[in-house]
Amino acid sequence: MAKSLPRISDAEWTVMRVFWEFGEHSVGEAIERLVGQTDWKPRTIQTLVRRLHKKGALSRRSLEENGGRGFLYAPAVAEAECEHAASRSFLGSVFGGELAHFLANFVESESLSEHELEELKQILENRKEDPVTKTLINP
Amino acid sequence: MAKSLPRISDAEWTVMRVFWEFGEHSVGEAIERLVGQTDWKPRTIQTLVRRLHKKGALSRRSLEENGGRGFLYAPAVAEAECEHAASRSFLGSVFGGELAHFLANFVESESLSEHELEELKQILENRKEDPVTKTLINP
DNA sequence: CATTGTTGATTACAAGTGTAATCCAATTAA
DNA sequence: TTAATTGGATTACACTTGTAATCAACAATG
Repeated sequence: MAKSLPRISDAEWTVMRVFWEFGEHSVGEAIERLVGQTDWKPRTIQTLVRRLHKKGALSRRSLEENGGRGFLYAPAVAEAECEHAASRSFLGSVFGGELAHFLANFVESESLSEHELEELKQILENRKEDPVTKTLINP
Repeated sequence: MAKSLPRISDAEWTVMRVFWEFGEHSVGEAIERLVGQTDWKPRTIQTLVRRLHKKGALSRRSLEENGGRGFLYAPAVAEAECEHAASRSFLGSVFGGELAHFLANFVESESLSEHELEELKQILENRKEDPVTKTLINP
């Protein structure tokens, strides 16, 4: 189930998010969406798309048969899985793999608002009471 | 106060942790500590130490005057600050800078034990009850 | 039909990274 | 004193990444 995920670089994350958000679309559309949001030239964006296809993060299908030109690209990997893999890798390198170390360092280094702290606690609470887990565990 | 921190690569984190843990010491000692813990050759470790010195993460002083040879290296940047900078950079690239997104994805992707969840909540609690924060917030 | 614009393919190129080997000088051991 | 070891400096080398430019083919337009 855990297919091997490609390693996505910083710049590539920006591109992948566009595809995860809008689904299958062309390089041209990706360029339209990204030139406003970044200071990249169109060719840069095209290069990133091509690299992501090459490393298996984007799939693509040709439009030649339908009389069109070029390709449509779509995500070939799940956003949440990639995020989690990146998190694991980061925690491994910097915090010895320990989420608690990361979180402790973070709350010590930044002044989180009451609201933010509540939100974070809520995330942990929800997880605790997640009914799916219960169902799966109960026979 | 926030000096510009050098960017530390994955392999370099492993080396820096040795210096943060043991303080000032020589390349030879770092090699001794790391060859058991990694599969790196001594020259690799020396290269990483040299690069870390070059990018300002390690300072060093010569032992020539004291009749000794070589250098002693010591951390030139604070561990917690580097960790925090790395965290910010990671969250920025992968989670739009949102700690909550990161945490939500993580707890959805992994089954954390009750104990771990408690530990994480405790970290948030402690922060919440930090008297300094209260003092600053209360008029 | 010829020109211009879009898109994919090819090429570029320096900095950073992982992973060392080689060379040299000084120190230590024999 | 000679040999072996150690540490620093120099060099290596392929891969990744950021950031594109150029070229070529097809499409749309005048």
